[in-house]
Parts: sequence; structure tokens; C-alpha cells
Amino acid sequence: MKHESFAERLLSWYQHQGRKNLPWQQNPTPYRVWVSEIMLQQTQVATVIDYYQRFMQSFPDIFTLASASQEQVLHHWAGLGYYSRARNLHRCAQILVQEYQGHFPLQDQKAMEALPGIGPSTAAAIIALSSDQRAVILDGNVKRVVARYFALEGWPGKTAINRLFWKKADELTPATRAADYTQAIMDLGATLCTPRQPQCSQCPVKDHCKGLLQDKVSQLPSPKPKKALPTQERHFLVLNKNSKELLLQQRPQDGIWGGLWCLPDFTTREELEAWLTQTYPQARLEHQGLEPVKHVFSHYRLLIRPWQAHLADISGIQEEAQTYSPSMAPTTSLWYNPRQPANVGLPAPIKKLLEGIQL
DNA sequence: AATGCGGGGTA
DNA sequence: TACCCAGCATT
Repeated sequence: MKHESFAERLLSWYQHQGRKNLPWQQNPTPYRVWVSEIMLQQTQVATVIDYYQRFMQSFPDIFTLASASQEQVLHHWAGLGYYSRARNLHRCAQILVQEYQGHFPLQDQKAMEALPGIGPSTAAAIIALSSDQRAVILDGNVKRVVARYFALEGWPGKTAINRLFWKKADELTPATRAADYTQAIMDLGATLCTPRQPQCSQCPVKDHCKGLLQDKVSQLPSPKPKKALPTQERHFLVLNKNSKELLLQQRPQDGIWGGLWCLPDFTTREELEAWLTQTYPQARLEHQGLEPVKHVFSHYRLLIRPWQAHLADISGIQEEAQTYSPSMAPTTSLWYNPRQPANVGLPAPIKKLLEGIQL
């Protein structure tokens, strides 16, 4: 005997546990479904409800909407975000009135998708929910259900992955009961198969969910990959006095290594050289840089380029704290003897750099 | 094939 | 704070 399909299990669950009282589910005409679908793009149900009620009160049908001013429409959208949705909605209403006698081309999904603001998933949702014809949706809920049910790895933002998700969503979609199925799979994603703390024990398809069977539910769908860390390179001055001490500066409280002591650092070698010439004219800068040091922060990669300079002792040189960086907050500096490590906080990569330096 | 759009809810 | 939300249009 053939076991129950995904759709059959889902539909019987929906019959008892599904949401049936959302405003747009009452009298689901194409117009009412359309407005709800546009509002619900990237916006949660709880947020939409009040906006939807007010919108329907003011624009009860497509002709009212088409003849309204854009300003009126946008006013009803204020606070919802993604305002191009409202402009497209308004424009779409005018197109439908002018070109389609005020009716959606429900028999032609491609024609639906050609309308402003209506993409593949919204077109399918309008068709299925308002006319009960079979059409495949793939919104955030369905993506999550599909990723888990088939244990699909990969971020759906990638084109190839996205195509696979559409294919799997298509496979799950039954030939009949299009409206109920469409609402059911969204309800599953919204109420049980949630992004966090999904209630798998209540799930009507848990017995065949690969993600659950493989204990991967919490890792699916795969998150958007963190983009590669940008690399920043900065030039650090190793100013060596009498082959004994190095110049350190205390960093500003804000930014990386805030408050720690560190080598003076600059955006470019030229900037470093200019500062050195002005501050320690007697210093001699080596032309060959030292070996670069790499360091990784949470949000970028830092390439440390050290340059060594030598300073012969001149009695009377200012030993006390001095200021630098005229445009920045005053910063103190000190001479540091690496052979007698003082009680100052050095960033790890700088400490490592100094350990490798011959004075 | 990747980005911008936007405000709100949630852990 | 970071992530996610009934995605689409644009580049």
C-alpha cells in the first residue's frame, strides 16, 4: 500500500491546525489576495494586518485604487517599508484597469509575472489562493520547509540552489486543492517549521523529514555566507632608539586596540615618512621593510607592514609624554624596552612582531 | 549573478 | 546585535 504523500499529510494537518482567520482569507478575491501578498513581501503577518484593514477600507476594489493618487496610496503604506511595493501596486492597478478590464490574467502566469511588483512566487500565490489553480510558490516559509524536508544544503540566494528549491517545491505541490495546499505550506513554515525553535514533534511530515532524520534542522536553510573579510594594510613604525628602546603610542579609546599601546601606524609609507621627518628629523628610516604580519579581526583582515628607523641618542630629547596627530585627540607616547617588558598592554600581533625584531 | 530596498519582531 | 520576514526590480 502506498503511503500518504507530503501534501496529504500537510493538508490534513492544515484542516485542523491551519490559520483560517487572517483578513485576506475572508472572501479571497484576486484583488484582496494580491494586496495582501504585496504587503506580506518581506513583512511579517502581525505587522501587515492593521495596514491591510486600513488599505481595504480606503481602496475596496481595484478601480478605486487605480483612480487614487499615488500620494494617497503611499500614505497608507507609510511605516511598512519597501515603498516601491506601493508604487508598483498603484501602477499595476492602473495597468489592470486599462489593459485587462480590471481583471488579473489568472490563466497566464507569465502575464502575471510581467505586472509590476509581481514576481514568480507572488503570481503563483495569487493564482492558487484566489482561483484554486495549481501554481508553485517559493517564499521564505516554503524555502525553509523545503530545505529541511529534503536536507538541502546551500544558500538559496545562489541561482543554482534557488533553481533546485523551485524544483523541489514543484515536486511537493499536489495537482488538486491548490488554495488549501498553498496556505497550508505557508502555515507550516510560519507556525511549526520556524527559523528558530521549530516544533518538529508536532509536524505532520516529521517521519519523512530528512533534515530531522539527519538532525540538521537547526542548520537549515543554510545562511547567507559571510562575505570574505576585507583586507586593510597599515604601515607601522618601529622607531629604535639607541638599539634599546622603541616608541609606543597609546591608541585612542575608540576603534581597534582602544587604549592599548602600539607602534605608531599610518595609512601609507609616505605618511609614515612625513611624520617621522617632522617629529624626529635625526632618525634614519630603513628602505627595506620588515616582514609583514597578518592579523584577523571579526570584520576585517589587517596586514601589518613594519618599517624600522634608527635614532641615535641626543641628550635633551623629550622623554616625557608628547602629543601627536594634530587632528586627533591627544595621545601619549613612551619609550619601551622590549628586554624589560613594561606593564603595558600590547596587542598580540604587535607583541609577536616586536619579539622578532633585532634591536 | 549580485544588490538595494526598510521597518519591525525576536532571541 | 544579528537575523529574519508570504520577494522583486535593477544592475
